[in-house]
Amino acid sequence: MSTIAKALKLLELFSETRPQLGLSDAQRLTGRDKATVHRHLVALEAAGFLEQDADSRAYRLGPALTRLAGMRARTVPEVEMIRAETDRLSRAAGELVHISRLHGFDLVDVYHAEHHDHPVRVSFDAYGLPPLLATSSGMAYLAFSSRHLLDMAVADQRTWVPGGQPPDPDSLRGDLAAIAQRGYARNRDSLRLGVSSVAIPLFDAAGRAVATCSIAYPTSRGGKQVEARLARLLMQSGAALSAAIGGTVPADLHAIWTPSHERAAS
Amino acid sequence: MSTIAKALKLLELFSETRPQLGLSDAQRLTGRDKATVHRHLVALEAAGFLEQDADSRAYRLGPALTRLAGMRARTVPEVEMIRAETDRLSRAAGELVHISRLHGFDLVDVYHAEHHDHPVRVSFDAYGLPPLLATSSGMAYLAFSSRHLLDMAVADQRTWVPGGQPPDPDSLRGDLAAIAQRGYARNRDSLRLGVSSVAIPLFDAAGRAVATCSIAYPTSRGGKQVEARLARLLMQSGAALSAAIGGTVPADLHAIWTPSHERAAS
DNA sequence: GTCCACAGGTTCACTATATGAACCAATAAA
DNA sequence: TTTATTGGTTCATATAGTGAACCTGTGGAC
Repeated sequence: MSTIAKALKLLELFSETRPQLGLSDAQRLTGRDKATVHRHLVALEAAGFLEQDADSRAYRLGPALTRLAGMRARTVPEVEMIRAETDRLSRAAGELVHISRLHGFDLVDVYHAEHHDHPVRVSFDAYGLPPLLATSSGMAYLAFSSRHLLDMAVADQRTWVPGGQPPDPDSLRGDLAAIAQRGYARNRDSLRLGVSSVAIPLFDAAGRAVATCSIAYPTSRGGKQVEARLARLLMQSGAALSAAIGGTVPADLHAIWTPSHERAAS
Repeated sequence: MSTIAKALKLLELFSETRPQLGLSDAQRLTGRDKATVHRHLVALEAAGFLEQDADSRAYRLGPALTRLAGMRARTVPEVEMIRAETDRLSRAAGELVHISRLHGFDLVDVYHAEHHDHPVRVSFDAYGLPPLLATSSGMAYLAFSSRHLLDMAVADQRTWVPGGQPPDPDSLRGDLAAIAQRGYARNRDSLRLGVSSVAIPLFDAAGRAVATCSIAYPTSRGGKQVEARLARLLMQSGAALSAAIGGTVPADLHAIWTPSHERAAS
């Protein structure tokens, strides 16, 4: 492993539950020699990627990160930022992955990736603009938005499931609560026969849902187990996808997405 | 120079005018061997600090920066973030450096640093809350805020220079325009006899002025040349101070703060 | 006070790791 | 076709990174 990789790995040690760490902490967590870790920390600090508390001598994430992240936000278009993670996710899932943004009550395609080797695939129309209440993306979005938005959506006939009953706000609220608890929304044949999907919301810097990511797959691919696998992949990418557009996942949802044993490991 | 430092220096090559660069670009800009630069780029990419465009093979700043900057914003308190840069500036200037935030029309102390070896020093009272229109900090703030705010400030008697004439909005507007053009505000004996200061605003992520940084020094220290030196130091720190709180300096002001030859060098 | 444990940090012989000249392959203009 | 780019790779060389042992300061425990 390159020295650079070792040093940068040190930055990954920081988290909400471990906002700063001393030399010995870093040494223990990495298993490397103290002198090595120390020189890495010093190098990172010299470059502004860490800063050291004058009193406690503990290290914390430095201002260079903020500066460079700002630079990235200004120079890299949003689509480019999520592209890499979306491609990765599509490759891992072997299915169609779709990033949508909400404009009014319409889901519009931001980017999609389709890396798979299944002979059977979901076909789709990027300009299809399916109704909000009929898609897993729309439901994922609503589940993490204000109640107010749901009421407005229900009042707007264009969001309804085409050809279906008028939506019942109470039962919808129950569905959304279930989604919020589960961490993702799902859809099985309800919009188009033979097409299933799972979806999660993407959040901005203020923690508001602003977009969605969904994986669509032929229902024929399988049942609960297929859904569970895709949902797991989706939720594992959730934090990175929001981070890519400069956002952060609310803590409670993050806890659902990241099983405790994974969080302990990081 | 450590390998880590060399690699991290690569990240500094990116700017608004140079949002992405190829292997050869990076090689030229650093003067290092192509193979070396390439392995550094690959290492940074593997850690997510860079990402490579699939088509052009050019590198741009990666998502790990956004993620870590978000982590920093969530875990490091604002005061801590500006402390390091403020201390540095105070040491370089050899004078009292003051970070203030505006609450209503009051400037309140966020942090101050006083690293100097002059026998004569400016004494100050952190709870003094000097009136907005009487301080370089206040004027620096207003010069980069909306006109509307000035009108409200002028209407509020508490912002006036104590014991002075009621402020004249037109002449004030002229003063503020001069500050905006110069890049910093200055004050010479107008609030307290024998005390001078220079000040600049700090900006948030949306580019709004939200705080100020000032250097106060005894007027007896000297005239234009002392002011020019301190102002230059102040403006050099401007970008880092705003970046420390997660903000960015508006492009036009950034151009004033950073002489063209310095920008070309970076 | 003394002792102990742990903290952050430094030294220096040793060797693993980074380096760079020369190389390949692809593309685009001349 | 030739030439000049580009991005990327190889491998002998030596530089830069490593880690056991060391120093120093601090905060208990007794």
